[in-house]
Amino acid sequence: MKKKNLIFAIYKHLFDAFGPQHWWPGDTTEEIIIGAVLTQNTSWENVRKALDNLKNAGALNLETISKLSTPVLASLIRPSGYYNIKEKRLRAVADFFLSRCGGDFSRLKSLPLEKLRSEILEVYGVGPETADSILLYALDRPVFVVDAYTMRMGRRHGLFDDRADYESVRSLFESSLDRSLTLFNEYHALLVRLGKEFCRKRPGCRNCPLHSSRFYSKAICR
DNA sequence: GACCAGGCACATC
DNA sequence: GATGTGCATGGT
Repeated sequence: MKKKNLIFAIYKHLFDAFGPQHWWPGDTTEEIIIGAVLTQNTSWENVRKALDNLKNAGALNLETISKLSTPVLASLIRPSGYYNIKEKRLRAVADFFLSRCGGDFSRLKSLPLEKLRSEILEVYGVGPETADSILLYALDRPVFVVDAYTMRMGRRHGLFDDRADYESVRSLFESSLDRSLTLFNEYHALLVRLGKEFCRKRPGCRNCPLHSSRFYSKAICR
């Protein structure tokens, strides 16, 4: 099967198995941006705790985050791990959006996607995955988010080898699929769902669709 | 106690 | 340009 067809077949497979995921798990644009930083190399359960702390402190917004003192902000996000680093990153991201658009994200609408992407990538603490998560889920831009699950699944199914970098994988998925906001949204969310469903809290992970090349087995065709 | 989780910046070779 | 390392909590 050609890669392009395989990539769409995998999507269809996941969608049929799990249904729409309606991502991101967050209510506001700012909450999504904050969550995107906090979830770096961290389980969502821990991020949820940090988001709850911020919410209870009335700090689940960029303006307040920017004003909080370093020790207070760090202590609020402590459950999400790497709290000293993430305090700096979160502040940098908050300051960027506040200065760039004053918290009015509609002002960014006229910017070309790649221009906006490169600006966000320059912010301290924002790498490709965080930038693309923000673009796709917070700013409604059609970019494909590549994450650890995407890499694992893609390698196991021969879409690319284990040295493929972020940009080449993103390019592969984007060129193989219609550039659709909802498609990119669901695809990434479904891959995360797949990972959570089969790679965590489960012994014998090697049999899961992410780790097996037998994707079309009955593993997710229940 | 070891290992993992929706990365990233920085140092070193 | 590739590879290694620090960052840290909470669950399994």
